[in-house]
Amino acid sequence: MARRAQTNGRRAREVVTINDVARHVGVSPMTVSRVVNGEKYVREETRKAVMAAVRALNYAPNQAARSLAGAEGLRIGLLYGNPSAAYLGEFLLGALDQSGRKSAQLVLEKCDAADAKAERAIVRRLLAGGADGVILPPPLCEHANVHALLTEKNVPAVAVSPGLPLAHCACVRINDYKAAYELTTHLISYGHTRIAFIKGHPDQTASAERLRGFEDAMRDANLEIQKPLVVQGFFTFRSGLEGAEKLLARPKPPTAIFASNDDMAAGAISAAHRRGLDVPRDLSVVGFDDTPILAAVWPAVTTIRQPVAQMAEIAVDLLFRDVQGRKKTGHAPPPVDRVVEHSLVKRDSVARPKR
Amino acid sequence: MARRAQTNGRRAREVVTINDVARHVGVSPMTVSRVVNGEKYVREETRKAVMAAVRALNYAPNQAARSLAGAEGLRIGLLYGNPSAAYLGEFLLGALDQSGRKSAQLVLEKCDAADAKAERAIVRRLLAGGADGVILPPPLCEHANVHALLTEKNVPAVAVSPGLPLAHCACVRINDYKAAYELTTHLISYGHTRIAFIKGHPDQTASAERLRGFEDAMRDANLEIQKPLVVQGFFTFRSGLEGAEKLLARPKPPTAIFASNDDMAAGAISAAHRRGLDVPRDLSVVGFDDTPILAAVWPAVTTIRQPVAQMAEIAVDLLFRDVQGRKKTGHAPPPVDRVVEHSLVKRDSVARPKR
DNA sequence: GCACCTTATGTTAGCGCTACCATGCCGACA
DNA sequence: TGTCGGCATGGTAGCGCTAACATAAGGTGC
Repeated sequence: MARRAQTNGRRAREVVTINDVARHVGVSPMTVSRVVNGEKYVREETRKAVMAAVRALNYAPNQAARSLAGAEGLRIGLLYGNPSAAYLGEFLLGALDQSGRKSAQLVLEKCDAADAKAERAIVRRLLAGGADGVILPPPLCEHANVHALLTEKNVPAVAVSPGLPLAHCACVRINDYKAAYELTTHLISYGHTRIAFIKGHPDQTASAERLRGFEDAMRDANLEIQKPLVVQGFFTFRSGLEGAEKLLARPKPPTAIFASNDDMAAGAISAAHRRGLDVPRDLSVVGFDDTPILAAVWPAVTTIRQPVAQMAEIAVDLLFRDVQGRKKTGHAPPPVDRVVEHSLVKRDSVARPKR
Repeated sequence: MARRAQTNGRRAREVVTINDVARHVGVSPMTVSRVVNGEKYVREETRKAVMAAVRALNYAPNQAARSLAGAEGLRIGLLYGNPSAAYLGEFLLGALDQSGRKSAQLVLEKCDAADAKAERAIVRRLLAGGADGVILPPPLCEHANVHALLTEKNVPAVAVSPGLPLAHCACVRINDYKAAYELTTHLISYGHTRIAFIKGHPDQTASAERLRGFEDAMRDANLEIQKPLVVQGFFTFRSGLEGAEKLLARPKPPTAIFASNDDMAAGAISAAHRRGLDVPRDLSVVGFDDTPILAAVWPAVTTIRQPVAQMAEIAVDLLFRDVQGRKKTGHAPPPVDRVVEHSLVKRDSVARPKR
C-alpha cells in the first residue's frame, strides 16, 4: 500500500489517483469514477477518453478509499467450529483468496461453545465486530441456534457443506447423496456384496444423505443391506475404529467398509490392521471428503473429493451477491443452493473381495 | 463494511467509530487513536479508560480508513510451499488473527515450483502484488533462492521454523535441538537403550538439529548409537514407513523409534502394525510437531508440540517491527531470532521396553 | 411557449482515521 | 524569574473515493 514520502507531506506523489486521471482528461473526478465503475450516463466519447487516460497513467482505484467512501468493501465473518484443521486450512485458503480479490475483509471467530447461550454470545460478538455477513463452514452450517440469531439480526449467511439446501439461507455444497451412490457403486463394481456402512455424526444432514446414497445404490444393485452392518459413527477417528471393530468381530464380517468420512476410514483401516487384516486384500475401505488426514494412512484411501477451496470462494461470492441484493432491493434475496461437482478419487484401498 | 442507512445519509450509526469511543471517555479522538496504536505520551490512567471503553463499545478500527489516512496498513505476503495442510491451517489462523489486529492485509501465494526460475517468478509476482514484507513458513523458510531475491529487492522477511537462526533474516522457531534432546531423554527414562532415529528431510536444518539433540542425549546417557539404527527419512508418511520397515527387519530391532516428525511417526506405527507389533507394548514411537495428522493414528502419539499459531502471530509482529524500523532508520534492522517454548506432549505411544 | 422528463456532467460533503502542528502543563536548570 | 525540554492532549486538514444533490443541455408533448 503506497510507500510513504520521505521528505514531507503525507504521501509521496507516487500513486495515481482519480484526480490525476480527471485532470488528464479534463473532466471531473466524478465522471472518472462513473466510468471506472461502469455506471451509465456517460457519453461514449467521454468514456473512451477516460479509459485511455486510465491505461496511460496506469491508474488503479484505491480500495481503501473506495470502501471508506461507502462502496464495496464487505467485512465477512467466518465462524468456524472444530472441523479438522486440515479442512479449515484449505477452506481458509480459498476464502482468503477470494476475499482479497473482492477486497473484502475476513474476520475470524472461533465457536466451539457447547451451550446455546455461549454460541449466541459469540455470534453477537462477531456481528458487533462489524461483519456484514457470515460464512458458516461445517459443522456450524447447520446449528439452529446460529441460524436463528442470524435471521433475527437480519444478517446474510452462507452455509458450506450442509447435506441438504436450507430454506432460509444460501449454501454451497456437493451432492452428498449422489457422491455416496457413486462410491457405493464403485465398491459394488469390484464385486463386493457384503458392504458395511459407518454413519456420520447424527446432527449433520450430510450424514443422512450419504447413508441414503449408499442404501439406494445397494437397492438398485439388488443387494441386501444387513442391519448389523450399518453402525453409528461420529466423524472421528476413534468412532471409525470402534465401529469397524464391531463390524469385523462379526461371524460373517463385511468385505468392504464405507466410512462416512476420511477420519473414520483411517480408523477402520487401523482396526483392520490390528486384527491382522490386509487392506485392501482382506478388506476394502473407502472414505469421504479427501482430507489431508489420508496422508497419514496406508494404503492410500479411495474417497470422494470435495473441492473445499473452491467452495470457500463460492461462499464468498454468494455472500457478496446476497449483501448487494439486499442493498438494492431492501430485502433478502431468495436463498441460493449451489451444488458443486465432487469427484471419485480412486486409490489403493479397494480390491476385489477374496470370496 | 458498515451497514448502510436505510433512511438517508451515507451510513447508519451502527458501527462504532473512534469518535464514539472518544465521546464515551471524554477525550479527543486523537488520544483514542494513540492508545489503540500503542503510542507513547498517554497517561496510564487515560490509556486504561480508553481501553475500557474500547472493550465496552466493542470498537474495532476501520482498516480502510486507517490505511487511507496513511497509517500502517501493511500488506503481508505469505508464501507457502507444501507443508501439511494441517500445519498451514493452524498457521493461517494465527497469522490472520494477528494481521487483523494489526490491520494488515494478508496476501497468499502458493509456491511449489520445482526450479529456481519459477520460484523467483512467483516471488516477483508477490512483490508486484504490493507486499511490503514476506512471511516464509517451512519449507520455504530456508530456500536460498527465495531469500536471495528478497534480499536483492530489499524486502523484509521472516522465516518460520528454520532449524537455526538465519544470518540475514528474522526468524521464529523452537529450539529443535533442545526439544529433540528432551524427547530422547523421555524415551531413555522409560528404560529404552536401543533407540532408532528416522532423520528428517536433508534440506532442512531442523532435521540436523533434531538429530544432534538425539545424539547428545544418547551420549549424555552413555548410550551407544548404532549406525544402522539411524535411517534417512523425508518428513513424509511413506518415508517413515519405509524407514521403520528397514529398522524392524533387523536381527536386533530397536525398542523405540524417534521419528523426526509426526507424519513419519505415523508411518512407523503403520509399519509396526503390519509386522504384527503392538505400539507401545512391542515398540515405542515418538513424533515431532504435534500436527493434527496424529488424529488419524492409533495409539495417540507422544510428540513435541510447536505452538504454530503463536509462531505465526509472532512472525507477523516481527515483520511489522522490521518494516517500521526500516521506515524510521532507513535501513534494515539486525535480524531477530525469536525462540518460543515447545512442550513435550506425553500420550500413549511410549512404554517400557519388554526387555 | 412552458412544464416535464432524460441524459450528461459538476459540486459538495463526508466515510474513519491519523500526520502534523499547536497548545498548555510540569519541573529543571541557569 | 525566565526559558527550555519533555510530556500529555487537542485541533485541523486531508488520504482517495463516491452518495446525494445540483446543474445544464437537449428533447417531448400539448
